[in-house]
Amino acid sequence: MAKIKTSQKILDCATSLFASYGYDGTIMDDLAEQCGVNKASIYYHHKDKATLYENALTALFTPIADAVTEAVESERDPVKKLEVHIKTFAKANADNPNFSAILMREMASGGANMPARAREQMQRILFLLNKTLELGAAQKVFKSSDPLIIHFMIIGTVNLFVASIPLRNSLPETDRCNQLKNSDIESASDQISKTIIASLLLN
Amino acid sequence: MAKIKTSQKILDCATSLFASYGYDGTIMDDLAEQCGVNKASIYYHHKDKATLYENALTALFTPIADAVTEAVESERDPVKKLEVHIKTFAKANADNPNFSAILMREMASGGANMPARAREQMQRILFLLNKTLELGAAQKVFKSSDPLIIHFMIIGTVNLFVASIPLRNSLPETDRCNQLKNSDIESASDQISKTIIASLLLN
DNA sequence: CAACTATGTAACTAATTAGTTAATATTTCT
DNA sequence: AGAAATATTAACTAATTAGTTACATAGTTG
Repeated sequence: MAKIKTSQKILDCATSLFASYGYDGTIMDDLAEQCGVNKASIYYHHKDKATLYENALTALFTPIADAVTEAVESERDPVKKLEVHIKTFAKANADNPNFSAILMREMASGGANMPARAREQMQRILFLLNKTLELGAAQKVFKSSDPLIIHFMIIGTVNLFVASIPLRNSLPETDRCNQLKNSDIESASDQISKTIIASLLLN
Repeated sequence: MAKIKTSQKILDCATSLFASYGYDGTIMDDLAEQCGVNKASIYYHHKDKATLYENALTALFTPIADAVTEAVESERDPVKKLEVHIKTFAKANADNPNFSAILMREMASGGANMPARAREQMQRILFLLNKTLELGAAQKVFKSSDPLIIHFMIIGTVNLFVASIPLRNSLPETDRCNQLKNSDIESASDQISKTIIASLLLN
């Protein structure tokens, strides 16, 4: 029992610290203290910092790619597929803000330390999108497009939106930023979805 | 002569290291070695690591906000304004990839350590966009929209596109990612611009 | 229940790293 | 030229941090 619990608790804490402070900014002593285990336990369960990072990222990325895949495959119409692709990804992001923080850091460092298993999960999402866009093009519903740019538009916008929530909340009420209309993630995801689909539709 | 040169050389090197490795990942000894000055010189010119970071970011962000502001103010038509807003920002990003790497890291950590002077530069860009969108709405050219989402769409997509260039280049030729059409920054910026404008236009 | 295996801990080590010091060199100004 | 201010350096310090060790405890199996 304690077997799974401790190892998982370490993984959860680590994910949250890696998201907040990055790989280098995460201190193993802090992690031990914050999750209430001895430091040696971390090394017992996860070999070293690099392995811990890899384990954390894989556990974080896989269910998100799974959720998007499942949602997209449950639809047949390319427009519907694209809609649920964006909606599901946005929801998964909002539900787990650690994901966008970690992904952004990884992209920022050129994916230099990105574990292969984690990167594969992102590629699953890209290839899924590519298939949807090709299907749409084959059915003369979508214009031909660059899937990588559409992918970045979805990922980049949603990531930035989610990751910037704490920053925006930390600004004083009086800050001009807060005078602007400030949507929640659902309406943001709706707007992204409409924007992208509108530009893709052959009419 | 040497006064400006050394200080500036340190700033340039530091910017590039901060972009590659983040704040915590940047080691002052490495910086000294890489830019061929003694470590004490860094502290002589830039007080401490935090101040150096602030100086580097301000010097990096200001000219980009300047360039976007100048380009937008040189146009009168809101559609044109939005076009050059996106084009200029994308070009500035592509010309200085350090910018997108650093901005993404900052957003990832919720802007916790983001120097106020640097954040203000990003806000300048957002407020400029807001003005353009309001002008367009007033002239019945644009639908009403959430400027923050449009802002994130621009920043997020361009940042991700630029920041991921090294990652994409590091993938093997045979990787399925490289089978996809792979646009350059100019056509990417064009596509982003068309996508956003298409979704905003009242027709 | 005894031997064994898995899990947990306190205290330690070795390496790294931000920042300092005190002395030297260079530029600037009169 | 020479005093004063500015810039640079090698060597050092104090703190931090990844990872280890030797030992203790809990659970499991013959």
